[in-house]
Amino acid sequence: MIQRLDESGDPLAPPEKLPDLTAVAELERAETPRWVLARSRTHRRLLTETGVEVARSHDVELVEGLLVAAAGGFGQPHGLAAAVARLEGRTPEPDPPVGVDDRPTLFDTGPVDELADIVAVHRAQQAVLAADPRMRLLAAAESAAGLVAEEMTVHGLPWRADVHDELLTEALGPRSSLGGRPPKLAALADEVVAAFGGRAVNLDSPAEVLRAFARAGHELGSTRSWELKGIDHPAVAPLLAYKELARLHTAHGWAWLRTWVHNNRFRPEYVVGGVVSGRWASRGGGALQIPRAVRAAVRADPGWKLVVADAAQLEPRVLAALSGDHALAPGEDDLYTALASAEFGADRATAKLALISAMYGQTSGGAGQLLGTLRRRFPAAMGLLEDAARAGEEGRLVRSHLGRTCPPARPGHELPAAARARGRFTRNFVVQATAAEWALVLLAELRLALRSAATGAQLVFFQHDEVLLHSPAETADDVAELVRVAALTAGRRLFGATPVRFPMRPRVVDAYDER
DNA sequence: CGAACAGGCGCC
DNA sequence: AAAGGGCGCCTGTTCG
Repeated sequence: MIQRLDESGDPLAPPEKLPDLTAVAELERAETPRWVLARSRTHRRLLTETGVEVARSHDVELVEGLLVAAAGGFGQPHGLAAAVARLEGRTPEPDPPVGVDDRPTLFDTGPVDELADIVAVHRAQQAVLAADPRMRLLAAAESAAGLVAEEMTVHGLPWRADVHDELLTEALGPRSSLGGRPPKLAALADEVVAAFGGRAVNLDSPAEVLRAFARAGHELGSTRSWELKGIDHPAVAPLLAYKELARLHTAHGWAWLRTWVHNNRFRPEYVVGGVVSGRWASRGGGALQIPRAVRAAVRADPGWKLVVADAAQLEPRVLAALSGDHALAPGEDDLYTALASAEFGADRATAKLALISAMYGQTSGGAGQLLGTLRRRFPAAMGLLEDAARAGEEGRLVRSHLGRTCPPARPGHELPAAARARGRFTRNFVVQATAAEWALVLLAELRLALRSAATGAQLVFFQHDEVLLHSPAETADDVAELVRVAALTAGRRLFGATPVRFPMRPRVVDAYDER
């Protein structure tokens, strides 16, 4: 069922029954409307069955989540049923678990009353958005992201199983057909045991490793690698090597490959707005933690290229634009180098650490000493962070530039340790959440630019401030240019005429690990 | 017995 | 050298 609505969401005609998905695709071609969907998951079916990617949408459930949080109700139910309940003055039931109700609610012969629910909730949402242009932009970007996420799952990230397998064999030794420990892992474990005098130790049990070091005269607080590096014992070197390889084996080894890669594509699901700050989360295969060690397996198909682009120093640039402290981000060049060379009295690495620490809320340690310098040179930027931290400590809410709202304080937040923790959280929130919405706008802009330029390229991966596209080789340079333009456009869409730049320098490569 | 938690580490 | 923001996933361990 579909129904035509005007800009404010009022029906222009009675509901219509469409014969099939082809009719939806036809409407999209002829009129390119903004489709109001209960949830973007609906888009996946249209895409897989007709190949049509709708240009614009409004995701009722994602927008409900934004509006509920803005009213101080972060985390409260925001599914369609909950939104209807709220509209009717009833207390919302908890949302159905993710994945339980994946039934398409549009483009389908769904019940008429669900269509009526979508129309009613959308109309109420439009009434709120009409008074808040920034939130309207956020709603549009979040909805576009919902489409992108579904499309990325359908497209899949090109993943060469043979390359991955070679890489694992190189690192771990030949795969045992019996499922036993790979040879190099076994050898390293033997070395560690020998270094402990031959007594058996399960290296995967931190408690056992701790006891083994204690017997050898080293009292450790944990078995974290940085702590191990600080002591002098022959077991340390093979143990660190073991940990690194064991991590590769368990997290991205042959079992991972068999589970998550099919027909040379990795297809995780992405959860738009799945993180408090508006970053995406993912389900299946740890898509947002692909270690550098296996990125060589991400390779373009023959005749295709990867276009890889990440935003350079996004968060400090966002802070500069948010606060109007433009001296913090003077141009497109490396921001930390500029900071280090300008009378800061520190090298690039220290300058970077100091700035990042300021955004994360660290006040002690080596970086803390530069905090005074930062405050003097960038009073507006540091003031914005400190205001956000104070708001958190006092139990107030903070918002991103476009209006994404942090969760309310929990009971007990006024206890000193909890208040400081919440201050660090809200201090970071304003920057991280605004950076996340810049990335959403980038995705939305880029997606539409790719369509109108008819490049044949597909968005196949997105990770906080980085995009990866799979493009026919002959249009890859054009795609790279579209990325550059979309990055600058996203900055303007968020911040208007700010002098702060948000540069992306895409690289056209065959494999993800190429610089 | 499975669920829940803790330790550890990968990514931004 | 090693502390601060946000995640997901694997293993070992403990709880109910």
